[in-house]
Amino acid sequence: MAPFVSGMALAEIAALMGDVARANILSALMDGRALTASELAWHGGVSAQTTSGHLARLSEARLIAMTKQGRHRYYRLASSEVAQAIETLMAVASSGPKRHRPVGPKDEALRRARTCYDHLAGRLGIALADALTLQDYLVLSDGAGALTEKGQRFLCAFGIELEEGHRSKRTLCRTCLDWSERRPHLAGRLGAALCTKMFDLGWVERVRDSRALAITTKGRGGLRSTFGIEIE
Amino acid sequence: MAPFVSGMALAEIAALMGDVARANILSALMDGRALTASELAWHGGVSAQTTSGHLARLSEARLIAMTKQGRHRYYRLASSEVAQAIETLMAVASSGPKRHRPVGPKDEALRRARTCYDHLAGRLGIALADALTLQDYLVLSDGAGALTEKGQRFLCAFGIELEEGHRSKRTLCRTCLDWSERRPHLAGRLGAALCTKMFDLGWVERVRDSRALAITTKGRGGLRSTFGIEIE
DNA sequence: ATAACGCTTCGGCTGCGGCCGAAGCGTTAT
DNA sequence: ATAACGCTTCGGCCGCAGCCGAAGCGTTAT
Repeated sequence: MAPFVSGMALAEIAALMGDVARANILSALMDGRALTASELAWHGGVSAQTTSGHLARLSEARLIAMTKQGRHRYYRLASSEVAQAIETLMAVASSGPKRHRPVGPKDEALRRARTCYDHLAGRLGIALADALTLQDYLVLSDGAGALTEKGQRFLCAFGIELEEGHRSKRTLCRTCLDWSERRPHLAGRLGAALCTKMFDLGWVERVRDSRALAITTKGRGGLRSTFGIEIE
Repeated sequence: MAPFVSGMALAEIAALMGDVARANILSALMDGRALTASELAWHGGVSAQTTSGHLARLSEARLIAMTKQGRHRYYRLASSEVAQAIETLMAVASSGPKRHRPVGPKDEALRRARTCYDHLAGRLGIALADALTLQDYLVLSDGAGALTEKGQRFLCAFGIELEEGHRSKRTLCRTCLDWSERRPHLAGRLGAALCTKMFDLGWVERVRDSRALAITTKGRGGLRSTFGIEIE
């Protein structure tokens, strides 16, 4: 008899991601925010009823989680593990044969800057990782990164607190393969903190109905003076 | 209009993995070997014709690669990236709600020791990583590992050559999340070398029609004396 | 109270995709 | 040469799963 055991489990999860509507829903949730069912219906490109069914199935499989709030229901990815699985799949997908890849303006915006779960990705994410490495603030080796003394002082001066969550088991800094740039960007607590800071400083803003980020004028200046980064 | 762009690509790849027959085929290929179409048909649990169709689709998407040899056609995973994507998905799958998980004897064998693409996984893989770490041969941090001086000498004495492939861009040592143990085991060049050595020494043997490995009597002794490992 | 809204459940339609039998092609054995 | 073998292609069947309209339930607005 064939070893159906692990194949079945793999197929179940993959099949859930293998439907265009559901894939679009998951893709929309990849920015780490929680979205309402109606918003997800829009992203999925299907009716509310259909979406409801999809969301139920994704919830049951623990790929997403739900919170009720008033008459809304907010859905989010269940864990960073799920996010990582999706990102890894996207990396494989984008490395595949060049299909009809229309590369519209939306796609270009995503490639410039976007959120990846809770951290920054796209050219911006890559540039940040490069800048920190180049200045000897960070040493990247394989899948992980370690802050130097110099880097810790720099980040502290920049207003990023990393010690608070020290008891947290979450990795300080790991890399995450960027599907558009095909190179690793920064994830982990450091990646999340950088992302949050950029928002707080008003350097980046979310683009409506997209995971893409817009770099503000203030952000353009700040990125140049603080990190020596020039996007575009 | 909804951003179908990246969702489509994700769905295409995931859908390929989302069929039970194909998932079983990919799962069988996860041990890193190249298998013939007929062998894969057996693993997939479907007829040769059906399998042929599946293999064609997987090849076209560059998830697997093929080599002709006589009247056989050998299929293998196209890259370690694909293997990693599958392993990550399996991790998510096995962390999901406890479905009807029969956990047969075959499953138990897989959990004890198996190959994961080109390195060792299961309790054996975990034990090896733990042993090397405990002896200060290896320092694991986040997703990567670095050999200590002591570790290099030890491995050298054990007969593992790591310098030869130095020009190779492949990571020396990274971790790979073990879906059955839910903890990282060793991958990268080091993981592959350890695995190869175990085979060469006759410490482990492949189990027919499975990714599972059997630990030989000689292996049991060697693992105890060399690494202080006791499996089971 | 009544209406609007957000979401889900139910029922029925439809099409895609997985499946196999039959047949064809190239390679290897005898 | 002939047969056996490994694999693929073609054609047709069939079931599942995705889709929407209609209806129901709970919450919020007026």
